Amino acid sequence: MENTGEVKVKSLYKCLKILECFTAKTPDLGITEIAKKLDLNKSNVFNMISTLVAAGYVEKNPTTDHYRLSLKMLEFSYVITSRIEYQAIVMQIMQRLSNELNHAVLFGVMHGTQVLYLYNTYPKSISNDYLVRSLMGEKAPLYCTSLGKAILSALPKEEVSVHLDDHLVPFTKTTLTSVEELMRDLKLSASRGYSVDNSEHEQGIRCIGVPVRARDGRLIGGMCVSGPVQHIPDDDIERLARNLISASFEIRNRT
Amino acid sequence: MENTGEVKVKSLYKCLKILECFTAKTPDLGITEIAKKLDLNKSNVFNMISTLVAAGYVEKNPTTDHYRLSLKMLEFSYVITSRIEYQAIVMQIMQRLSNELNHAVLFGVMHGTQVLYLYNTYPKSISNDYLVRSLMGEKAPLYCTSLGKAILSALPKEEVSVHLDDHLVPFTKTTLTSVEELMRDLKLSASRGYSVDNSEHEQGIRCIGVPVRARDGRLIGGMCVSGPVQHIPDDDIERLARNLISASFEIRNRT
DNA sequence: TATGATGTTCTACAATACAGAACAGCATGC
DNA sequence: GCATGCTGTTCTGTATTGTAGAACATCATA
Repeated sequence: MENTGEVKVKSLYKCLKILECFTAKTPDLGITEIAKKLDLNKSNVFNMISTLVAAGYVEKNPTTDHYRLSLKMLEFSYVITSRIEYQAIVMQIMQRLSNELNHAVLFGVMHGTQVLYLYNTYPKSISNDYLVRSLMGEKAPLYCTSLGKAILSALPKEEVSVHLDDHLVPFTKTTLTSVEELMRDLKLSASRGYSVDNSEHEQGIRCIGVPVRARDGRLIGGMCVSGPVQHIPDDDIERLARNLISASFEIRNRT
Repeated sequence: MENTGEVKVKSLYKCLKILECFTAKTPDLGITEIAKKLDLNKSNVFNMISTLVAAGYVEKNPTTDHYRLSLKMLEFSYVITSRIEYQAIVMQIMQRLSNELNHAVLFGVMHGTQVLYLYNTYPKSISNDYLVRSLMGEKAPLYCTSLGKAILSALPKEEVSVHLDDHLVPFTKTTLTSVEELMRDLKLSASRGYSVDNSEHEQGIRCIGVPVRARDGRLIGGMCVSGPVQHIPDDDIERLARNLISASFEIRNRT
């Protein structure tokens, strides 16, 4: 007798859909805007938003006069991250790796067909090539990121397709858009122990990723170094990958 | 005609209260447990939780068979943090400060009577004195943290009381529990430009904090170094404070 | 086998969410 | 200056739907 997760309170479900309208690209929304997007009644949306404002999770942006998620929402983040296993070990090793390799390092987990980024670290001397920011909660497709491909390459072949979007949208010229290409790439990644994203998601950004496991062998996520192509030349990939692999191994040993 | 933020959808408000039951200290909850805590009907809570599960924001912890917030909730974090001003500048300077001073550095903002921590950085060589973790979304009272007191010390005197809890609960022996003591401390902090938390919140942890402003003079938060008392001896406070103050000044200049 | 926890299902009734209309405020246009 | 079209906001009657309570399932422990 397991909770199947049915939608039993429709108004609540609606409200969650309203909250999902707020994205990094569209963080400021008006009532009518939301109502149109979700095909809901204006007053319906207004009542929901008013309640969210009353509870402190949504606020009015005084400059645009639109609504946005407020900082209170971040309180949930800490509840979640504070219970994630191995956080201290992973972050410590990531920070060391950042400093040793002089690159940004990212850690993320599989989340449906996407990577959900959790932590990122920067090298001790941060150049202006990096936009320094927390990526916690950011998402990206599995199929076109080194982190995603590293995780996929560690899955049993029959499980991979479950985590692929129906259509492999090309973000750049080099995005792998056919399942055959991708599977070949995953096979290669699995055999050599690391994956490479050659500007497949963002033009000019190259990443090298590895799967991360716990001591018991369980896959707990993926880790990658990321940077502008000119800072990660072809002949450096092997070295970076070796460092990542040994860091991943160290995480495994210390969990 | 301003949205006053009335509770217009009671079921939604109830649900938010349910979500707030999940805390860092009690991240795993059962249906009955929540129902008791909020004095709600079991089936009522069940319906809410089921809906949250359906939407992906709550999941069952397979080991405890209780419910918990799921990683999907973190997606909101990125929506919020990606719109926070000056993130890149603040984090870059914090990371440098961490390395130079060899201490953890924290940044947070005022949030009612509490500090809401946003970013934290660690020194390049992380000793085992630190539990490395992201503090984003963590809260602490303003009155007994260096970060909080730094922010309070930068407020007009008449605004301070608005941001104080009714009762200044003592967390340790050194917690300032009278408003008079606190106001004296804030006056001192304002005059010298930095605040000190002498194990007032957590036993054995000492912090030194400064307010952080934008170019236009607007207070955007506070920043502190934090560490075990034995690593921050009395005769080092001045030096750390000077570095914090100049870092805060640099942030101001670069916004 | 009994007892007392838990989570889950079901149903009937009344509370309440919501659609639609109306209004307010503020632009823009002519 | 009046009209037009866009917002956000208020209000109300109705029927949708949230919810209480009872019943049941499951798993403990006594």
